[in-house]
Amino acid sequence: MDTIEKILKEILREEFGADVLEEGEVEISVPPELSGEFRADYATNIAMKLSKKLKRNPREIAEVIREKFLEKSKIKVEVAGPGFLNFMLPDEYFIKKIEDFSRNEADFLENISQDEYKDKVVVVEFSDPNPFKVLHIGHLYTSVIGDAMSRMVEFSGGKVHRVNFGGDVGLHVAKTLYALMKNKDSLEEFKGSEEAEVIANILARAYVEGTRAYEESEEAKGEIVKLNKQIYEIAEKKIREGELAEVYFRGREASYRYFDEFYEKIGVKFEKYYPESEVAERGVEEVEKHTPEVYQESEGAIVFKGEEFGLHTRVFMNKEGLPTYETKDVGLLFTKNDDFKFDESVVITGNDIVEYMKVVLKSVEQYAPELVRKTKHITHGMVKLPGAVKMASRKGNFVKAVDVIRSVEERLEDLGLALGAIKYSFLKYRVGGDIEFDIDESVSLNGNSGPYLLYSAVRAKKILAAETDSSKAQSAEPWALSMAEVKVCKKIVEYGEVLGEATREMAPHLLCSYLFELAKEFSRFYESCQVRGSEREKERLKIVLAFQRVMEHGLGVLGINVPEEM
RNA sequence: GCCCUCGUAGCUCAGUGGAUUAGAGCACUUGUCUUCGGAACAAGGUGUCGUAGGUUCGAAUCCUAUCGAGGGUACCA
Repeated sequence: MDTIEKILKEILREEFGADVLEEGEVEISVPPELSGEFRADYATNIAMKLSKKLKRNPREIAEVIREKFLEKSKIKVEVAGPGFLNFMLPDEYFIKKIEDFSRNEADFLENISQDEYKDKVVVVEFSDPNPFKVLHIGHLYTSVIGDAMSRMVEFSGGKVHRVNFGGDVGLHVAKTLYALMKNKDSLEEFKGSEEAEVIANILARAYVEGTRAYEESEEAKGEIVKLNKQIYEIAEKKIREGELAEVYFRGREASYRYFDEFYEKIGVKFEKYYPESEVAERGVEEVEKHTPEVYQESEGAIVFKGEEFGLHTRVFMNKEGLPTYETKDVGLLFTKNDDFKFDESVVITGNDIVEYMKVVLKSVEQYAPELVRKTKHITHGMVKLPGAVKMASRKGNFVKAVDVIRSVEERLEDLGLALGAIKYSFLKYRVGGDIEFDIDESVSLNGNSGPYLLYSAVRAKKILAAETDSSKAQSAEPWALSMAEVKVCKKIVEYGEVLGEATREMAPHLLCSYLFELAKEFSRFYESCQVRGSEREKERLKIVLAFQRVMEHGLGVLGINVPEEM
């Protein structure tokens, strides 16, 4: 492909002058499958692009390029459709590539290496569950996406710090503790339990009750607001005396312990938790320092007026004098930078806060533009369940993350497989919009599913592990690739490019689509080409090995492990 | 009201300037198999790309309008 590009540029320069190149790069794409004799491996639309500029018929231009190209290279060229140039690479090209992929691990990695984030320090923040609230399916989703994105950055040379932000103080905590302390039975159970999951469930229930009380009763609302202030003080000054403090720290500790157990289970490792209480102060500092130039007092609160920037106004310090989430996000941004001196900060959250985040970042941009420039906010949608009503943790109709894992695990009778199935079914969608999670579909063993991909990799492993039939000597004739062989080789060889694009776009779904197509091509190859015991055993084993390496690597980047058996 | 995102096959989704026939998976029907693991492969067909205009050699893709869904819009995040 690089060769094609090089030769094309050369021809363009010679035939049409140096200036025609200015207008963008030469684009080379993989064309759709066309019927007919000619197998097109690559194509370019350059002739059409030039036609306007040169005021010549695109097919005519393509014809000129084709003739010159044939003089310079062994690659076959054809003009098609309105003026596309199709290229067909000789078999030797693929054979050599497969050789490179299958020789040894080091050569394989060399061939697929990426450098998008070479020597870059990247902080990736995601998952962000709140202590004292439920850890639901949405957290599972964002954890899976964030981990896959982190792995892509890592593979392309970045030093990644996975961090997690959560509200250990704030109104939601007050709501939870209010309800918990009102309910004697829950409180007893809470105090008597050691298991993190049990405590987490008690807290999740209390949050629902507390929220209801906050919305339904003015009296409760007043008490919760008061409680909120007390909790701030307890958290900030680390006060240990009194029942409230005791309950608070016990709940907080159990929440974080529960998170740790959960991440361990799904194979995601966070380097650091940033509890809100630990970044609030830094945020307050910045906000106060830049009031009134950036932030202004209004109705007893401190706000940032986003209207001048086409955004909306948000409150940073409420009239109780407490920092809101906005200020904590400001503090978090500065704290992350202090801690890691990052080149890029990626923040992954739900898309419901996209406008909110714009306001926060716009305010910071007024006094720390560099920090904002290095920050990238990636948003995803919600996880919908077929036929279910919309989830809201404050209403209590959520689906817990652990329950999702458990039910899939029950169906597949294996945790590793279950995680592979769940992760793949999340990652195959483009990140951004809402997604639908259908348990039946994710555990399905065929179609575009995790198990289908895993199966193809396991199958390849089995072929590789089988006994070599040494009685079959390698055929002496040159190896003319069959259609099935060419197709699977072509796919295998594409891997590096796809991985690069997925990384640049932070789009794991591109990798998923590719791996699915790859698995399909491999299955077809498997059906039509006997490996063990065939005359081409030696060569075909190389294809199998190259495939297996790519599949295992690709799934690895997605955070999915290939088992030995399934 | 204003701002943002999204409308593609019965369902779930890719495709976001290029290929005469807009692609996958699911579901449905029928084949292949004494297999290197059938958890497989092959064949079968559906679309006013929400609607209407516009730009372009060329539009699902860009622009405008419009309809519909979701989110945000001062002390939740």
